[in-house]
Amino acid sequence: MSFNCRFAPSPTGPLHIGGVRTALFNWLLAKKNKGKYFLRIEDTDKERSKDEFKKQIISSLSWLGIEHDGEEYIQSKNINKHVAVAEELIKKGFAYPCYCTEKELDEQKALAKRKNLPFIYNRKCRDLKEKKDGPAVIRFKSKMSGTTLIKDLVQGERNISNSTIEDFVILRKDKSPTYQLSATVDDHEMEITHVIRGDDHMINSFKQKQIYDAMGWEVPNFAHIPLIHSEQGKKLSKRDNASTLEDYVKIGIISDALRNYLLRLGWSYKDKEIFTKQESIDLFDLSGVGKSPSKLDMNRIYSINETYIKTIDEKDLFNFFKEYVSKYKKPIDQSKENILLKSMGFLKNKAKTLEDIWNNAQYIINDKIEIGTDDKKLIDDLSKKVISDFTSDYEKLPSLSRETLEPVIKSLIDKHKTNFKGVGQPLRIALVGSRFGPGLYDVILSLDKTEVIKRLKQI
RNA sequence: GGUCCCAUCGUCUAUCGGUUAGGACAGUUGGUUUUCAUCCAACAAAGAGGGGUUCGAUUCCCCUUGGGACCGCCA
Repeated sequence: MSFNCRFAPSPTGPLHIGGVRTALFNWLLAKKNKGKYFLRIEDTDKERSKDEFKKQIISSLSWLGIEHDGEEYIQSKNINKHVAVAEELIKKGFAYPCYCTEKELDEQKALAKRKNLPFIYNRKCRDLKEKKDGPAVIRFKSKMSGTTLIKDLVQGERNISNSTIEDFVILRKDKSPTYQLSATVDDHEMEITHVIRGDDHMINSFKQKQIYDAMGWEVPNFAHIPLIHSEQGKKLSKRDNASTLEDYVKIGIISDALRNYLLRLGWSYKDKEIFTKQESIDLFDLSGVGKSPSKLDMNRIYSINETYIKTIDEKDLFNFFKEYVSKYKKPIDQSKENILLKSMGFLKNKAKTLEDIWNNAQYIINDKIEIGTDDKKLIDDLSKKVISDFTSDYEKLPSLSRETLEPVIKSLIDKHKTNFKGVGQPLRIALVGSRFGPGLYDVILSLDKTEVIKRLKQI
């Protein structure tokens, strides 16, 4: 059996986090089964589709490591084919022109709403004998009796009574195809074998199945994955503040972590939590996908991100960091690259996100440190004495290492009859600008000797 | 309102009729530590309710309740 999967977003906005997961599942299923994963841009809504969104979607997916096979497929380029299929459906008696005006339909909808009745197009034009003049949409002649069954790979057997499916529009008044038609024709043309999409598409599958049947085409496998809900328990919408991929990237989530999080949201494999990309391909299966919607959990995202930050290669981490700050903060000065790279090992220890690393690294990135008012208050006369004592000892040290530094600090603790905090805190404030920050030895050893002395003498 | 769907700790989930219902995140407590954090240990935390089926139900069926999706000449 071949596996041709696709992700088919419409370029009408930035990539949605639910869409990212749909793409991921499609990609995973294809890779797992040595099949193909295609990207199809559904740009048949001329008003709302934007080229910038198309580019953004492609680059977002690629950022996540989801690369599609072949060129991306642009739906609008295949419109002629869609229209031809519509005409064929008319010829076969499966579709008909409908002359009802939008105003008429709106009135019917309003009436239905007022009476609390379900609205379904009344099929007024379904059996017109004569062709009329004037603008018309083309509607699909939906079955009026019987039931349609879909054996969904995630949801199981789903049954619906055909009478509840209305005669949906397949060609607009301006003769442009609608989603139901275009998606079906393209899935057929692309020889898609597995359609994985959000559960909100379930009803569309029933409609589209009728088109496949009418055309005598083979119906693909469907898998409707449960939706991702906001923390309020509703379908994630653009209004939610963590809804787009960008929302996660900009707070410093790295791609592997997000991929891992999304994979485990609605899917599981035993008790395993962390999956490398390759493991996710090897282990993924539609049977592991749950049926109920899942809520987004920022704590879990941070936690997984932290795990990745702490375990990936430091050079890779540095490259992610560099990419992140140049996009969302401030590009790293060439002269600082080396020291930052060398310092990743301890900067990452206190970080859940790339943004945390950025904050931890401020004392390296900025040549001038600013001491907060609260911290300034902690610098008393004893502190100043400690700092100047340390400075003179430090200047005399023949070599710098944790081993040579430690005795210096210890002797200062003894001399001033204090504890580590009494010595460490003022030094950290002098060097970092805050009583919080990386370990003291790490800080001292990461900076140039002249820089350390400069900062100490400024107090 | 109609149609369809879902239901295990706060959250993500394991269990595929027999378990002290497991793990992870978050939470609480204690310990290590060089601030902060890490790290370690412990604790707390769930089968919505009611009927069946069965020797036995979280697991299978039905009802109730709760939640969700869809109901565009958007996709």
